[in-house]
Amino acid sequence: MTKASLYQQLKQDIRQGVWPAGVALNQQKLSDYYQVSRIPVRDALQQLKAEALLVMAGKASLMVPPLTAAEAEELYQIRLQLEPMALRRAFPQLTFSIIGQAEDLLHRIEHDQNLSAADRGALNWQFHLMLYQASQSPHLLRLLHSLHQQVERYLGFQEISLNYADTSHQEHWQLLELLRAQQLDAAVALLQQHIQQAGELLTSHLRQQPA
Amino acid sequence: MTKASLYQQLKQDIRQGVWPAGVALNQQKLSDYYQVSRIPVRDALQQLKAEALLVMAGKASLMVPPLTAAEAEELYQIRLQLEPMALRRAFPQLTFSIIGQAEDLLHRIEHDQNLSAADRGALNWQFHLMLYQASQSPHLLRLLHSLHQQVERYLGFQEISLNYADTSHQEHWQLLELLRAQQLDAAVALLQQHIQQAGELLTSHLRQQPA
DNA sequence: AGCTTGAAATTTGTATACAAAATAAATTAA
DNA sequence: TTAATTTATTTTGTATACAAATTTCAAGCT
Repeated sequence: MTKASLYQQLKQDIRQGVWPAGVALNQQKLSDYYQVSRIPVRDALQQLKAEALLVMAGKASLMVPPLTAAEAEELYQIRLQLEPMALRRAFPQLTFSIIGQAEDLLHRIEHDQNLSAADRGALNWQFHLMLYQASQSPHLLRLLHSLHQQVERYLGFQEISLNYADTSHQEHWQLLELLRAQQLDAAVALLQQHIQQAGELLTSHLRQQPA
Repeated sequence: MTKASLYQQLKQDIRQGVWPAGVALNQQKLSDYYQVSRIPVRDALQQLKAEALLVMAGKASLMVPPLTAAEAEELYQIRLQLEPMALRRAFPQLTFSIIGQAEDLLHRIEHDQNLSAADRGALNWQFHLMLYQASQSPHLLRLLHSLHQQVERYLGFQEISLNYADTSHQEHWQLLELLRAQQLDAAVALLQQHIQQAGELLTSHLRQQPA
């Protein structure tokens, strides 16, 4: 378990609920669990805290933040502002090669039989990133990546959005169509709708059946 | 030099150019300089890295990121999206008490004689935060705080925007007027103009005379 | 009972020492 | 001379040990 991989592993385990939300994490227990000393554990915790994937629990310890519908709504609202911005900034630099690569990702999602819900979610996000990366906007990409990681935890293995997956997937194809046809405004409008739907689905679900 | 204060001190010293941009930081030298062992230094570095106030320099070491006009422009564009959002979300919760406190800050900026440029900058940001905090949106506030910290470093002790200070200050008073009069859309429009002007001032300055 | 107060125990924070990796330097070959 | 490869040196990464702080829990008080 090397440094970078401890951070990755811990992040994944947070997503997957190995460390329950709202309960203070114990550095010693984490050390034992991951078979390393407390020093690399502390490094990883510090980083995760700065990314808001962990929050303070009392004066000194950290915990996985409890999920609230209000925060989920907030995170989606922020994405709703920033992702269209990323698409607009990317547009002038979008090449057929990039659109082609995005297309490949959609094909993989369709045809690859043995994909877990988590895998599908990861590919979906890769699709979005593929387009946004053309924006050449490192800070914006960093923020979007961070925001995505946070909302990911709300999806709880994507059971929630499975129904929505088909609609969502259709919209991805449409998005590429519009971009190929140089219809930026229409593409942005579609993207906004796309994000808003996902956000509403999640928040309404959370309000019915909290965390 | 306790843990939290080391982080604060290091951050301030980065702003003030104690550690030159583009040069790899040395943990040992930082330890010597701040009179602590490398462990708390590492903790602080890790946090600053996650906040993008430090970036990788090679495979293992960190550095203060060089400033580019393109990145400054990007950061202001992001603020241009998120700050109006914060103001809109804050608006329904804005009380006369809050607006009064914001007013007090403006008075302090006007009347307090012995304020450094840095102090004035800090009070300016406090003014904005005072309004945004009513939004009760922790994630949005966290992002805005982080973004502000990043652009702060571009201002190089605010010499740049000294000319602009008067106009900016006027606009702050106008903003409060509009909010008191429940003119949200007009207030948002003014805020956007406010941010855009500051952004253009900075980026044009950086393009003339890089970093 | 409920609320303080004050030890005891746990947990986090830091220093030192050593291992691993990365960078710099030097040697050799083309 | 330049490029590549090896060796030396520096620098970062991690473990262990100890200090400081926080949390827990129990006793005493109102």
